[in-house]
Amino acid sequence: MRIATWNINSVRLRAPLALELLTLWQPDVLCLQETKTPDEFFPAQTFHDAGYAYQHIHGMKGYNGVAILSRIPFTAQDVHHRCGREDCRHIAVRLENGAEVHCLYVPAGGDIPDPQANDKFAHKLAFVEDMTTWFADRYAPADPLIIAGDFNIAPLENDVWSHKQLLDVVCHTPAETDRLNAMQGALSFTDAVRHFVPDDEKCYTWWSYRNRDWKKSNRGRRLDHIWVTPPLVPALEGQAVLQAARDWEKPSDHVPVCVDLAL
DNA sequence: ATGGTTGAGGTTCAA
Repeated sequence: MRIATWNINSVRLRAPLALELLTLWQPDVLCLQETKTPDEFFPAQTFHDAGYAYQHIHGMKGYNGVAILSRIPFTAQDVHHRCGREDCRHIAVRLENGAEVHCLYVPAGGDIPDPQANDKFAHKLAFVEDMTTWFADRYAPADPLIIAGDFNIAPLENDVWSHKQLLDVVCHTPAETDRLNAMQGALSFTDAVRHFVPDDEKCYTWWSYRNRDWKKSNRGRRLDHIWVTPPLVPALEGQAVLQAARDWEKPSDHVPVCVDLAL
C-alpha cells in the first residue's frame, strides 16, 4: 500500500496537479490539506474518474480543509474537532485492511512565537496538546494507525535549513517541537520518512513562496509528515518526497510525501 | 530590521 500526503493550497486551483501526482505515484490513499473549498465545490468527480472512488471530504469556505482520496474502500469515516472548533483540520478513515488513516492540518500559528501575544500560536500549541491526549485516550500503541498531514512543525535539526536561526521562528521553536515529540511518544509513533532518511541529512517538504529562487536559496522546512504505530513499522518499505513538484507550473509551497507499506 | 508571494474572496486575511 502506498499512502501520500500533500498540502495542495487550493484543490480547485490545483486539481490538475493532483491528477499529475496520482498518475506519477499511483498512491492507494492520498491525504490532502488546505483544500480551501466547501464540499459542494470539491472536484470529486475528477478524482472519481481517475480511480479514486472512495472519498472523505471535509472543507469550508476560504480556509483550511482536508480530504482523503482512496482506491481502497473505507469501512468507517469520521470528522474530529480539535480545541472545540469546527475548522476542518482532522478527519480519519478505517481501511479494509484494518489500518486507520488520519489526515491532519495543524494550525500554522502566525508569526510571533509567544502564546501570550499571539492567539494563533496559543491555538497551535493547544491543538497539538489536544491531539496528544485524544490519541492517548482513544488508542494504544498496538493499534495500527497511520497519521499523515501538514503538521506545520519541523521537529529535527535537519528538518530546517538552519537550526540556530529558526529556533525562534514559528514551526521550529522548542515549545512546538517538545509538544510534537510528546505526541509522538504517546503512541510510540515512528516518523516513517526519518525511518529511511538519516537524521543528519537535510530533508524538506516546504519552501516559501517569498524566496525569489526556492532551489537556489533552499531555505526549506520539513513540515509534512507520515507517522505509523509500532505494528506497522515492520511493514515500512520506503519513502519519497517529490521535490520536483515545487517546480511544477503554479506550484503549492508544499510538496507531496509518500510511504510504502507491505499491507 | 524588513520584505518578499500566494489564494480566496472580496477591497483583507491567513499562510
